[in-house]
Amino acid sequence: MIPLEHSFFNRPATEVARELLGAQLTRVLDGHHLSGIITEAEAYLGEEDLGCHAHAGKTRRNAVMYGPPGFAYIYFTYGMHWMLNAVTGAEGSPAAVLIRAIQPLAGVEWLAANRPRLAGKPGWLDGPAKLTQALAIDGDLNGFDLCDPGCDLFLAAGDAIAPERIQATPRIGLYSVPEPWKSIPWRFLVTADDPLLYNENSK
DNA sequence: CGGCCGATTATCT
DNA sequence: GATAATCGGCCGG
Repeated sequence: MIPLEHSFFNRPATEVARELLGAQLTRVLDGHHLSGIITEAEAYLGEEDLGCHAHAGKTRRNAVMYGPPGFAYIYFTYGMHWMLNAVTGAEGSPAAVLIRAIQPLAGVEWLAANRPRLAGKPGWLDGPAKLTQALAIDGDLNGFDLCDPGCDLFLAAGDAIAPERIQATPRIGLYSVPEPWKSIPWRFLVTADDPLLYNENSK
């Protein structure tokens, strides 16, 4: 297990999003390790990006994005869902990568216990709110250091995904975001025919 | 299958 | 007072 370094995140969000595919996300819960391999991620690139939460400047919610890279930006939306992001780029420049899907790697029985209805079905961890539910991630973890394996939430290196196994599409759910931001292909996911890191959303 | 729609509340204006 | 980086159930074909 090799934790990712803060320098890994101190790059453009698009680059980090691509390279986070294949990386290992681990949540320590009640002494158990719940882990998954990231198969989908989206990049949000600062105040210029009208799809990014930082587009209107710094607020209490997005403050972590303005901090140093490698930390967790976790926010609440649609009245019921928590979203997990990794802050990217230098301190003071707000950008992040939204983790959108994982394949189960360890502690599957605990992941399943958090998703009693969907556990085991195809795509049961393929969705940004699905994985936060399975990993029991909420606002209490906002601002945590994702590079510290002593944290209850951290990221570690995995097998690199070859470029030809990665597809890019527009980001999801940006209904009221103007063009071109709505259509820029800053969503990255492992292709559907990948035997190991299959992502239900890539069909 | 695919498309539509209601749920539910922290945060922002 | 309005909005939301979603999900899952329900409906029709």
